[in-house]
Amino acid sequence: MTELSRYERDLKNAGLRITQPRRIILQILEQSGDHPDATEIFQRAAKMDARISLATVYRTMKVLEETGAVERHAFQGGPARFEQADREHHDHLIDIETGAVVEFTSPRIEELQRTIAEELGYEIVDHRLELYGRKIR
Amino acid sequence: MTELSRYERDLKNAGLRITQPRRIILQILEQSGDHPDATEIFQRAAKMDARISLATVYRTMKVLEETGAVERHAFQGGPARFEQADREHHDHLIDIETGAVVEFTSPRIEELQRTIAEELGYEIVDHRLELYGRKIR
DNA sequence: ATGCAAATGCGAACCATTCTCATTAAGACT
DNA sequence: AGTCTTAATGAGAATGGTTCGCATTTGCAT
Ligand SMILES: [Mn+2]
Ligand SMILES: [Mn+2]
Ligand SMILES: [Zn+2]
Ligand SMILES: [Zn+2]
Repeated sequence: MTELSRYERDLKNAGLRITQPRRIILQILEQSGDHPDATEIFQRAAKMDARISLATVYRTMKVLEETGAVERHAFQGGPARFEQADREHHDHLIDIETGAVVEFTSPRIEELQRTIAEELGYEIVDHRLELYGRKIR
Repeated sequence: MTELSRYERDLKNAGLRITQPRRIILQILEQSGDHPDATEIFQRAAKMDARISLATVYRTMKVLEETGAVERHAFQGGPARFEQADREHHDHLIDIETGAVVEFTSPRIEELQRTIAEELGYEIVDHRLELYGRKIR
């Protein structure tokens, strides 16, 4: 009676162990609708199991990034922020006043990026598009 | 017989002093065609005046950023990189194999960004578009 | 149930950047 | 040219996010 989530299966397939910390962190990411940083994940995890360490959070985030379970963002200034990777690709607009993160998608921009890279003789492996803006009142 | 560069004039106008370190760092940026980080600027500066300190490089970069003389980039992972700000706006494609930085411009992407932000009720204050790619053989 | 490698917890180390503070030097005014 | 005021500097300590080292624990294949 092992209820493996999709990500737990991915861990297993990658030859990695499904440990208590990993299970918990994965669960937190599943529940989180925001883009928490390592410290925030650590705090949320502590509520479920007080002996998880910050180092493990960092290590786990790296592992999960490698297995494709999470995506890492490095917004202007602050620490790295994470989010589950099972959603449709999207980019971010950060409200410079409140820090709020708004998600958006633009097939046309994605397409243009590919075209530009191609013209320069490159294939895109990854990209980063962040808009920093202020609410129009 | 004071030959003030455009940026030295900007410093003066901002009520800031035109010091030896600032003069040198400005000169380095003028000559550099790449995107050096603080340490690299420090090393290049040391060749012209060995007593410039790394702390001053950092402080100067902040000041120059504020006066609009330089632009700061934070590419994936590494330290902040700088470049003179007197050029036309452009974005960057980073070769993930060599680290080479290729510049490009896309009026259409710039325009799309504005449109998207507007639809979300925001006005763009800044943005960041970085493509990470691999050379097509 | 046992054994072994992988993962963890803890603190130390790391690295880029910022800060503190005593000293130096712009540059305004004589 | 000399003096004065205060911004800027140099040196090193401090910081903050992240990674490492190592003894201990734990997952899991047998
Ligand atoms: Mn997101
Ligand atoms: Mn550039
Ligand atoms: Zn995108
Ligand atoms: Zn742009």
